[in-house]
Amino acid sequence: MTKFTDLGLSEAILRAVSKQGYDTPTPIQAKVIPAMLDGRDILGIAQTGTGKTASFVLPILEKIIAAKKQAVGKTCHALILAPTRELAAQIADSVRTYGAFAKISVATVVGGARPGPQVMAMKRGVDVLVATPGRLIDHCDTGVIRLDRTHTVVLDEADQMMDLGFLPPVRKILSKIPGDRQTLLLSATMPKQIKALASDILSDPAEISVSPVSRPIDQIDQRLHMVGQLEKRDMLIEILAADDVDRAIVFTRTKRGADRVCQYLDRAGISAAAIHGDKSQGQRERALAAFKKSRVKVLVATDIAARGIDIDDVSHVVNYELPNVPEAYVHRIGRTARAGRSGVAISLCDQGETSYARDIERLTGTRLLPDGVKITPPPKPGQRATRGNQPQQPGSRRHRDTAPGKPVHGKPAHGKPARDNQGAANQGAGKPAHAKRADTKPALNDNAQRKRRPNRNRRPQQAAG
DNA sequence: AAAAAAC
Repeated sequence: MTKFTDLGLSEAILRAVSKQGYDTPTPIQAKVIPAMLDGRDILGIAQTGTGKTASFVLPILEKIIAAKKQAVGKTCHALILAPTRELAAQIADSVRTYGAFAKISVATVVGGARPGPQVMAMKRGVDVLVATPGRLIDHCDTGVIRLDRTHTVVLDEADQMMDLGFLPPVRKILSKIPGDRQTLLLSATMPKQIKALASDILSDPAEISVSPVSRPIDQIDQRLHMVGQLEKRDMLIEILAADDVDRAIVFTRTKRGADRVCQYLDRAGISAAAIHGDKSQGQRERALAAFKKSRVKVLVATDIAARGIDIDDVSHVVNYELPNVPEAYVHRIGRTARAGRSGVAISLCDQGETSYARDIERLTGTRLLPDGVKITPPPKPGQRATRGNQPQQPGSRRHRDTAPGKPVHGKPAHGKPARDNQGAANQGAGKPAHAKRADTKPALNDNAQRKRRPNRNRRPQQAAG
């Protein structure tokens, strides 16, 4: 069996790895590390919890150590791009951990934080930069960062980074980096269009996949309940109040939905914190910290928390609303059953979400919907009242109340593959060692900035005839 | 079609 010591890594790196208690690489690490040291571009597909982060952090450190022997200079050797600030912080922690004995400097460049310290760090010189796209472009534009000597680039959660809204800034950043760079795309899911785009960015990539694509981890007990829209709240309380629920993440489809559910849970006496992109960075950090330290039992989140975020012992994931992008489901439920533990994922599905559920079934190859459920299309975008240009048809109401009376309680998914050892074997080395983040920051007074949306109840007026 | 990401 391959050991870390067989991979040709420097002493300083091996020391850090062994200090974390690892001696055997996970499957993805065993494949990615040699390919990267070989200089190959990589298209990597691996679920979270498989040791993805270390698989690129270690060879990056190795390359930097080698490069430093030749050239000295304040140059950014490697750039790691992530889709959320929280994920960037987590990756930076991992770089610090494994680079501890190699005199590697790391900077995190993300929005929502004061730019000053970031600028200072970069003026001192940075070996590894971990960034979200927006702020990085800022710094590039002001000339604080130059990427013309950067030789290694990683796009983590690549499918999200290459989503339509994200792609332009990502491309802009890539255009500043020399063409002979080594590039890695890593993701837990890899939809087709994304793969096409990937071939645009990579040259002759090694394709590395360690588990069946888009297949939710077998250790997760997936359930789906058909429920009327109006009964979702009661159902949620019922689920969260159960004895076996230790710590849960509840996902909503919208930011406002996350706030509403959080408020509702609070009133029902279930401690909860909400995290989404409209909250200040301070609020986001505090919500995450409160959840990690079990000061609250429930984290209510948008898909900001669907990917990569590493929190141990999440016993339950509840999809209060199903995601319209089926891949998001895979990411969401991957927040539980981490590091070889088991977990439960419960989805509340109303009639308008049945087609989303069907898409998810197709993607994952798992049976979720109970027998005999009628699949109806989701409300069409044009029918939405927000546009205000639709004559309202009596039948086209948004909450068509289908299941009158009792909600149908779904059963645990049929045809679930027998669990086998595969995923669980990864626990040791797969678990990124996240150093504790400093929580001594002064509390910002950002409760005051809570947004109000006075327009919520306004009736559509324009062009209604 | 939602959310994320810059001030």
